[in-house]
Amino acid sequence: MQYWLFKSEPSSWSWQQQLERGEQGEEWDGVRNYQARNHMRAMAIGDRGFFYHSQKDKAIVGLVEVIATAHPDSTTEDERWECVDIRALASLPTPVTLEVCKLDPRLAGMVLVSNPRLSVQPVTAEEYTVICELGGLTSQST
DNA sequence: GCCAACGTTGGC
DNA sequence: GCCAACGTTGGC
Repeated sequence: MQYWLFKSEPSSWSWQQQLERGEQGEEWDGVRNYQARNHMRAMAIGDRGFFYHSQKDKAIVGLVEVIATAHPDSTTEDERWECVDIRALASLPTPVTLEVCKLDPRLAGMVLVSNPRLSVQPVTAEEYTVICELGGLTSQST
């Protein structure tokens, strides 16, 4: 099992919208960056990820699960771009802000901190555990 | 709203 | 294949 982070502007696709999609989830389409696409190609069904709101919130707000491996992005004819499907698993009772990630020495090495522009990022198992703890997720919900 | 950082494009 | 120019992103 690998862990990831999906970054989105709430104005284009918000956690609320993701929650409303429920079990059927949603394509993580629109990615036009090779690094981000390569991360999606590396994903397996059942991988967990965080949902991050950029701009106003600047916080990790939800937990998601990969439910479909990389397939062509339906929003473009360009064969280079692929995406996975994800579904919402749980909201974080306490959103973990970018500021908190920067300040916590266990999270200071996150890609979110070193390269905030990358839209799909890998998260280490340790970072995953720390964020779940800070976010107030119980072990049964993760 | 600004600007730094980064990725992509295109001319050479 | 290099690199300057440009566009976009996202934190501040």
